[in-house]
Amino acid sequence: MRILFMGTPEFAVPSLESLVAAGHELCGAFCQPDKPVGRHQNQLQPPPVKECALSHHIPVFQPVKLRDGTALAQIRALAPDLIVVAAYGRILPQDILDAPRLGCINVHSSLLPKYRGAAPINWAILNGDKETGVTIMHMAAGLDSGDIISQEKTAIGPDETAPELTRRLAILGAGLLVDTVAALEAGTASRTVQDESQVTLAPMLSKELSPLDWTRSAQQLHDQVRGLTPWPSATAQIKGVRCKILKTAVEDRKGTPGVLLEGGKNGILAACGEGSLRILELQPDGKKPMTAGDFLSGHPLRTGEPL
RNA sequence: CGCGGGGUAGAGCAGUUCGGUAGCUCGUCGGGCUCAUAACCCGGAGGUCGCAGGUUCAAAUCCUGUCCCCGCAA
Repeated sequence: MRILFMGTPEFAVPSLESLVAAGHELCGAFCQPDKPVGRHQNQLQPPPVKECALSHHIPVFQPVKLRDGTALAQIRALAPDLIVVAAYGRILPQDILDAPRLGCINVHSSLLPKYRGAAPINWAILNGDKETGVTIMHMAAGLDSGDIISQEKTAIGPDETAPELTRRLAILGAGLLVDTVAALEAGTASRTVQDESQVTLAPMLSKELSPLDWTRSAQQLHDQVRGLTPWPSATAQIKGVRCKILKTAVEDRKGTPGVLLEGGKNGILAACGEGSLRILELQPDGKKPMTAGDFLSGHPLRTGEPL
């Protein structure tokens, strides 16, 4: 099948690779423009999908605007049978959705209708979900509202972080995508309307989600740490130093929320509203990531003191 | 030239204001105590203080330049 691919970050790469491997004709790849990166904004970084596409000699398009007609004209010139979208990061206007013969399908990293929106993987972890998955759907005008073609579930590991889960779902989604495209081609694909009563949203993350509140349960804080990795990260003040909290473990010792139960080589054990959280790795402001034990070497903390 | 923190022993930090013996916790090595230990006690090794110049009797510390790391912002 002649396919136009649209995607930007690492998550989309396995999907593109799989389509190529499955023998489809990739007539083009759309992705977001190269973004400035680095502390002084003087370097441009190409998105992962661009590099992948170029390595397969697929023409790359990085329009700044989708609604000024040039994108539509380019797409019509490419004449794809199908557009496959995976984390492109842009809303497609209706005229583009209508352009390909078979329409547009999207790889979404949640079990729709749960977690429509930009950060479904993070929110599944933040909410302590035990299971998530990927969905392939037809694209409609609304936000992730199109009819579902196929889904595949997977369990979320108790210590799995957002990037780890993202990697797994990317691969899961890529496999499901190839199967789904085959079904579409064969005319055997099903089509299920989303149950609007079950819709939940997964909005973009922000730094307001970062601070750890020690009155919450240790499990909730652990979920917060895993779900906000690597950005915006969970943060806490320890000895007056703002730290990103990178790796934690849940334990069941009790104490006044926010005080140190135990500190040493094995980390910083802090009492929570329910249970206790062992901080294993952290990153103080302006410093490199380090173990909690290393941090304590330079910032002595006494048992029973508040962090 | 977007804002800011930082480079001192293997790790994490103090010391820089006001120049004058290189310091703390941990690790490491040796010894001791102990049924035993990641515990405790004693002792030791380990650092051209990021780099290059300058000022000075004397520089981790003051001046100039330069490289590197990180947070914010994007």
